Amino acid sequence: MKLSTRSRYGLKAVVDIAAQEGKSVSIKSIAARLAISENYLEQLIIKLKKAGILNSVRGAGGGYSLKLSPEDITVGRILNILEGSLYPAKCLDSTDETCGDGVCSPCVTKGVWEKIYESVTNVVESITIMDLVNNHRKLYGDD
Amino acid sequence: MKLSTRSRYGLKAVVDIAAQEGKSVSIKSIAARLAISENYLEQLIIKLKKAGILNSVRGAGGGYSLKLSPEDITVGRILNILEGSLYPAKCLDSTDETCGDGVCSPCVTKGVWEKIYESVTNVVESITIMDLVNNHRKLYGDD
DNA sequence: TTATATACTACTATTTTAATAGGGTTTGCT
DNA sequence: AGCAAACCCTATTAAAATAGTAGTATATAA
Repeated sequence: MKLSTRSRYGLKAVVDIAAQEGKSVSIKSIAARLAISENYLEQLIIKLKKAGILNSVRGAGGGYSLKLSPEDITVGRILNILEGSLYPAKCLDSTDETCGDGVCSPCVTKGVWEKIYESVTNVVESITIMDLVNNHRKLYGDD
Repeated sequence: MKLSTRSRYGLKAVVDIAAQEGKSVSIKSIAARLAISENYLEQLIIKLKKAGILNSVRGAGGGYSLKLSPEDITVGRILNILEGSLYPAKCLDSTDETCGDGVCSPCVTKGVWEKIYESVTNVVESITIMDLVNNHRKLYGDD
């Protein structure tokens, strides 16, 4: 029941980019601030770009910036992109009452997984990148 | 952000045992009903026994039964035993505001992980094994 | 004393995650 | 023009966690 480093690194990277307000931010500089591998970070950033969260500018002086306003991007959206889905069990992919594996149907525990999913979704959809940027500013200053 | 099969199999096994109301239930019979490996299930059951959830009776005719009333065992307790912890990020182990890896401190995203943890905990602590047994009875009958 | 069933330990296979590596393309700048 | 910065893309490997297998020892009811 752990989030992957993809989610953890990726969300921090988005906040890092958002905190620069429109400036192009290079992978190199993000990786340095977060102390993680540039190559690995790049894979996450590219996913976010393909999902429509980030803009990119190629060439010298280029980098990434937010494609949307930080208040319009929820944490949930980022986590879904990087995590695949926030389902706590894969049986939630199927719409019926079974577990999808044909074993227990109907399934006694499926309701539990659904409630977990709903509550997690509720939390992460209620927090925006703007909230985290404000957080960031309080902690690290305004510039 | 997935629960392991340990949790999924284990919780179903506990409900299965609880549904027999005090009778000793063998691993073999549980494994057959859940269509999973006996040896693998045994490892989960033993964890639950060591954690004080189950009683065991050895020898012919033996098996496992609940050590506590089903209404006194929450789903959260079972998941914690089998999953290790329900923290969505390992940084929640540390009590301060850092991520524990010394990289980002204070950490901008830690609050998000805390809120996820709290909401998940809230859900799973509010559901008892009794609730799931009732569920089970409705679906499969009373005997 | 035999069949059943728990108790325990070690090992192996599979899958997922994390990380690395390297070549290609675009663009600003001198 | 040419170089360096930086995105773009894919393949491979390493590490860790998960899932599953195997086998032996011990207890007990019949």
